[in-house]
Amino acid sequence: MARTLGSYAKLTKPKISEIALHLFAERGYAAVSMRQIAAKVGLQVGALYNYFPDKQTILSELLINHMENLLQTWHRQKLPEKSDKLLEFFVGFHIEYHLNRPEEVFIAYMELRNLNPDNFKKIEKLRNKYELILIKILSDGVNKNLFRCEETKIASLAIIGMLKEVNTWYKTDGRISVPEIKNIYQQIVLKAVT
Amino acid sequence: MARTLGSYAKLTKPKISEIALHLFAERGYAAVSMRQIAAKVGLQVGALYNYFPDKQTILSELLINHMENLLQTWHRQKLPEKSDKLLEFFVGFHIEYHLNRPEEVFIAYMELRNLNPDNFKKIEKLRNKYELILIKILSDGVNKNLFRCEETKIASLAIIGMLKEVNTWYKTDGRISVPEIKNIYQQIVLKAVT
DNA sequence: GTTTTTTTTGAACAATTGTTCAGTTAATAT
DNA sequence: ATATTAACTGAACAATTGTTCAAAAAAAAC
Repeated sequence: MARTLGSYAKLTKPKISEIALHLFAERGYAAVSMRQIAAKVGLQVGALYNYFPDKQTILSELLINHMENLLQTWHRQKLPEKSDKLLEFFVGFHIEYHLNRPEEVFIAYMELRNLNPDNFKKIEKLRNKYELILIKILSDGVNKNLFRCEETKIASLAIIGMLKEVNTWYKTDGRISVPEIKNIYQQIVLKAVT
Repeated sequence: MARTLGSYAKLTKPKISEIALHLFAERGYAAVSMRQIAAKVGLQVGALYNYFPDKQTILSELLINHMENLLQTWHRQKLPEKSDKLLEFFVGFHIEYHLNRPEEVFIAYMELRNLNPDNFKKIEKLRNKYELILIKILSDGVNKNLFRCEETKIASLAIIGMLKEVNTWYKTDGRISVPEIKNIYQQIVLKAVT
């Protein structure tokens, strides 16, 4: 043996992923060529194929990692017990997590259709897991007579839609700070379900 | 003169627009070729250039027409006077209008970045006009002490975000009817701002 | 220093891209 | 019927696409 097995992917692969993320977010998956990615990494095109079997895999790994990371991070949180506090916490968590990763969030929504059926299903499963977190929070709250909403499933979709919107208008130089945004949305959401 | 001037665009041009709309919505602007559009219309590629100077204009016309149509339709509505009824009406109008045009809505959101700066600005202006409608409804309601929300601008973005989400999950064969959806969202929105 | 393995290059591939345009077809007006 | 013009074809264009691969370079192991 000459080189430590597996060492080759240590640095270059993450760099490719990172640059691909920026480019995909900026111009869209279909509009970015393998040569453009390679050029920004500082490689020739061919070298990319040592790390990814094809273009689509670059995208699918980005999306899958993003969703898995989101779920993992949530499950590492210390959660409040009372339903209203928990819902408030979820809203804050979602906004903060997503505002910190605008590019991942953007392509996770925009480039889904460029996944092959297998990868698409993987992402769908992960999404459902995340949605279920909110649905459970809502239905628990309804059972405890803390919340009042007829369709927890739809309410959860409405809430997630509302939260997602933040990423489309928030700019780091905006006049409103992240804590303020969290506050406003926590109020709106709580009022909406009580 | 032989042919009625201007008559050539009567049938073919709308057909091109319609088919381009379907394809853009299905696969994304960058992933659809002029040849694919031409084939579905039943033409050779070259013929498309009798109706559109370039590919991008097909897209920009779709987006601009969509927004102008939305605004026109709104202004033709008979509006209730009381703020809460008006907000309710807006929510219902938005949901119905957008659910009836899923493809326009989809590309209006997805393909903005493929517009050149000029066309982009046009769309932005039209969007702001639409947002202002909701902002005005909210701030009027606040002034009359019917609504209570601190940031009408953000609240309007939150509401529009919430409403937009409907298009991403609604399927015509779903178990919930459009009137029911309107009802649920009208309740949620009203509760959120009172 | 030599060998072995990892990593990259550089060129090639067939296919596809948006766009142009001279020439052909077809419809209308006279 | 004929002239006029609208509408379309078909081929060509240079550029770019994702992917492959033998050969070269670079790095690590001995």
